[in-house]
Amino acid sequence: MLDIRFLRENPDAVRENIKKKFQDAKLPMVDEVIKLDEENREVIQQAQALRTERNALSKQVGVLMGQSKKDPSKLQEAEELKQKVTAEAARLGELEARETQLGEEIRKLMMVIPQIIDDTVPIGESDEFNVEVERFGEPKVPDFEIPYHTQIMESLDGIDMDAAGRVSGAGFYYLLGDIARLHEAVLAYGRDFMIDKGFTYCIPPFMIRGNVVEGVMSFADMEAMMYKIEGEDLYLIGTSEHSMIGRFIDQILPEDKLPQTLTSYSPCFRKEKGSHGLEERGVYRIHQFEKQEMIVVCKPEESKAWYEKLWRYSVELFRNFDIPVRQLECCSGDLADLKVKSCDIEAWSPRQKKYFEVCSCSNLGDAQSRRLKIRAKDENGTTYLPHTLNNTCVAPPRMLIALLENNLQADGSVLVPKVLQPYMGGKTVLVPKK
RNA sequence: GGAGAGAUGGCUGAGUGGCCGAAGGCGCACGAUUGGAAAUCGUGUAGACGUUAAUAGCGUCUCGAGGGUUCAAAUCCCUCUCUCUCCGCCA
Repeated sequence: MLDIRFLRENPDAVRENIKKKFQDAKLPMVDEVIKLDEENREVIQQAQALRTERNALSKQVGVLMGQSKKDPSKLQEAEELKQKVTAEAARLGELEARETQLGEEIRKLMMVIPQIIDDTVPIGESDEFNVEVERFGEPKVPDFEIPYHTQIMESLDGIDMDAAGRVSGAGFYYLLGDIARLHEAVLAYGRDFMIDKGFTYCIPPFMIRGNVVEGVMSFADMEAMMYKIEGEDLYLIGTSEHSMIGRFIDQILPEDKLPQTLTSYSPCFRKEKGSHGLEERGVYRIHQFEKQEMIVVCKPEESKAWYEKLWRYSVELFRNFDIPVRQLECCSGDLADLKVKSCDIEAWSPRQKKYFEVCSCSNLGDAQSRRLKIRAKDENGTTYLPHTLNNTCVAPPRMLIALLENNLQADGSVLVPKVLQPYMGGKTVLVPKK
């Protein structure tokens, strides 16, 4: 969400940005907003003038009413003034109705006009134009065949997709035994990794109100992702980012409380509307998974530096598991409307012989702050909108795919990365039962 | 789930229809006093929006949120949210 003043003063920049994102259909919205905004301010001014008059007259009525106790003739005067105000009331009512209507229309448009993207974002229409920036670790392909991840899990008696299908439908899983333990180990390691980086561990609410949802994501995303609780104004979170950024709704943070650096655990619930494909079976894309997240709320001038730090944390974490990764920068057309800049950290899949997404790091600029009215106050008492960022620390079901594939040995056993062994009761290897 | 109480500025706390954007106190800032400090005294201390060159003026809105009554609402009415207390239930 943009500052309407920015749009008013820089309509060309907003149009240029829309073009960069290949959303030309939204171009007319800029002029629409400008037109509505002009009328709105006109209406506001007229209404204010009427209110000024009404307030003045009302004050006089008050004075006259007071005096009328001593001098009954004042009562007559007061009555006359009352009628004068009543005469103007209809006009004010009309203006107020129009003001409300215009405000809603403007807001609706502003909610879908995309955030101004960073200069450094590569221009491209779809995810095909995302850009590989850097690789970390040597992507290796072993000389034996690597089975599909669910098969590896099954060989370790670690998963029951059939029962999950019967109980909850497609997109759910039962994890069992060492795999379930490995899942928790990864989360626990991710948590401690972030705590060591100075982040504060947090367990947030897993359901949030509609207004918070609207504050943290675009309508399009909301529709495609969020589960609503029947009969309540509550949604299951799609990521703890939602609760975590929502935590600061309507708050004015003293500047010395910035940056806020938090690492949160939560289950994540997603509809995954319209997502398909062979490579998305198993535990790759599911309705419910667990995630350790990192979020930052910081001064605007610091958000670029934080963005760089955050994605590098993900790289470091995956390298500690000895999983090869790469940074893939999100191009303009693939960037969600609220985001200024975003990249994925992708893990190497020796089975597919390609990289796949395991982390997503985003700088939202002031978009979420503006929607949620999150503000910071500097020493001079001036308030401003801080920037918000988020990044996946680790989302175990999906990262387990990378972990199992990259640590699988020819005999079907799976090596437990050293850093995870303390969380696995000292186990160094997982051995197939049969 | 049942019963009750409450929500006012950074905090505390007055205010039950008009001169209330809000007394008093605390805190904070600045000044005076002091060799310096404490104490004391004085002054000032919310946010959003519009207008504007302006953080100057002026105006509008905001006393949990939304709606209503009224010439006029912190104050009266309705709905909702949250907090606290008691009872019940419960991981």
